[in-house]
Amino acid sequence: MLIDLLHEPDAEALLVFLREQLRAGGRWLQIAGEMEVLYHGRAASSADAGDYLLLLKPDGSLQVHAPRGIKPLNWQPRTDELSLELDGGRVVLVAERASPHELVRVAFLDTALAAALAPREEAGFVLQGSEAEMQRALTRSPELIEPGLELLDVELPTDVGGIDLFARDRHGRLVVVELKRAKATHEAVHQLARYVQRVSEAVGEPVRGVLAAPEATVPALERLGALGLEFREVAALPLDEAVDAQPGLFDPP
Amino acid sequence: MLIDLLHEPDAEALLVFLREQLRAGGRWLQIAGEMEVLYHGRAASSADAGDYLLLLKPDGSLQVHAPRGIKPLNWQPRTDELSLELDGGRVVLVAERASPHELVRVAFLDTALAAALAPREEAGFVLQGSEAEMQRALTRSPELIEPGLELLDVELPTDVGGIDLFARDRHGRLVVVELKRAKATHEAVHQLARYVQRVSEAVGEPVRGVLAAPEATVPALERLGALGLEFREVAALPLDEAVDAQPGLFDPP
DNA sequence: ACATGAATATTGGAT
DNA sequence: ATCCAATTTTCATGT
Repeated sequence: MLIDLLHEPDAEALLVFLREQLRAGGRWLQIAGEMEVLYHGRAASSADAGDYLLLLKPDGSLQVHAPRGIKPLNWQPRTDELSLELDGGRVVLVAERASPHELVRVAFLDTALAAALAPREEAGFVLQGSEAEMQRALTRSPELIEPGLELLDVELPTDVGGIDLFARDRHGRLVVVELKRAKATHEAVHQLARYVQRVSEAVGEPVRGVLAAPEATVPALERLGALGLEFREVAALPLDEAVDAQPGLFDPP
Repeated sequence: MLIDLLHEPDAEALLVFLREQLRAGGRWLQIAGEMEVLYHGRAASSADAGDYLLLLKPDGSLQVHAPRGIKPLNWQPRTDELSLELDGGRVVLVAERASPHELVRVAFLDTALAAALAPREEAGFVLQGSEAEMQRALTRSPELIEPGLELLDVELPTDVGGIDLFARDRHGRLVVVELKRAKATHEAVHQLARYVQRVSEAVGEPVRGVLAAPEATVPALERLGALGLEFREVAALPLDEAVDAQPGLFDPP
């Protein structure tokens, strides 16, 4: 996996390394050291000379990491064109993207480490606890929202957005359900209120609105009540505790 | 800046390296090679054995990068507790966070590269083109929204959120302005509509609503019109072209 | 290409 | 601690 490794290269050695590895393709490039970074595109930024880590992946994504924080200081999700120059004895890398037109320019002042690796194809990855998974589970078992609930539609489009779950309750009333995988905020309440109003106008009868989430903020619950809407607690992941005998979201179908 | 560098270390060497560098503190650790990664917390995920890059920063942030993509495959913005074990000849790192309770577990199967670096303090960084900057510019020169506009308040709080700019027009009518630094969507329109309705209820007179953004989606403009609200084009960054003689957002005060 | 909404969103600010 | 809104959000998905 390790292809090349330079320890404190000078500008010339770094330039040769970058030229070779970029031409070869399929490389993960890591460069750590003192750099200056400029960005111009949707916004514009300038980073003074400091210690950064540049990571360039085979898909053309680029990120510059500062000493702190999970998010890169500068980044580019894709680059359409990469160029290298020598500017006054410094290696300068310019990564451009066509649409939107953006540019990240990295000037290497003092490089501690430059590594080229050739990673294999991406391996398998599974994620549990997404909103999509909640939606599938509740589609299979709508009675987990309330007994007698009969599902009519999933992701029902309206002109103010898609309704997560659309159903009829045991008394024959229509129910709009808005799902959130994490704590719901007042935005979710407003989203639900818009759907309920729109459906209610369309069918000419009162429609219930249910916010289904593991929890909600206090202001969200207040607003929900004021608007005559309802909250139903639904977990996104099974409990850490041993699974009990009650039927739940996460039982096999 | 470079403190230590291991080339294809075995499990024992990697364990010693990690113990030392974690104890020393203030280190940027990069480990590239074959790993298996588990995450459990707000969601849960499992990554099969594959080539990944682990980056651990002095602030306790951790990210595991896959061969593609700008976003890490797994991450943790902060870690409260880091532990190392040897499990069947493999080094295993467990990073835990207390609130919310989350855990990332990385098992190192075959390590290509392990590097420890000691970056200096973060250097200066400036970003232009944020919504906050637009707000400051328009606060200084509200006439850029329309002639005769008199600013009454900035970030005026309501029970449905903060109003970006609150003003009175040359005819004495109240105006609520919602700012977006990039293309505005129907969500921004709904946000504006909520503010306008709330203020209008509170003062008992009609209130204008203006969406100020560089552009807006077609559905957003349609909804805006249907709700009797207005659009005003405002750029977030100066033009690429030479600055002309007209007064603009980006002139010095 | 455009619009929409989720995300383990993260981050910073206000209360 | 909680809540809120911005973000160069990125990303997948549907039209």
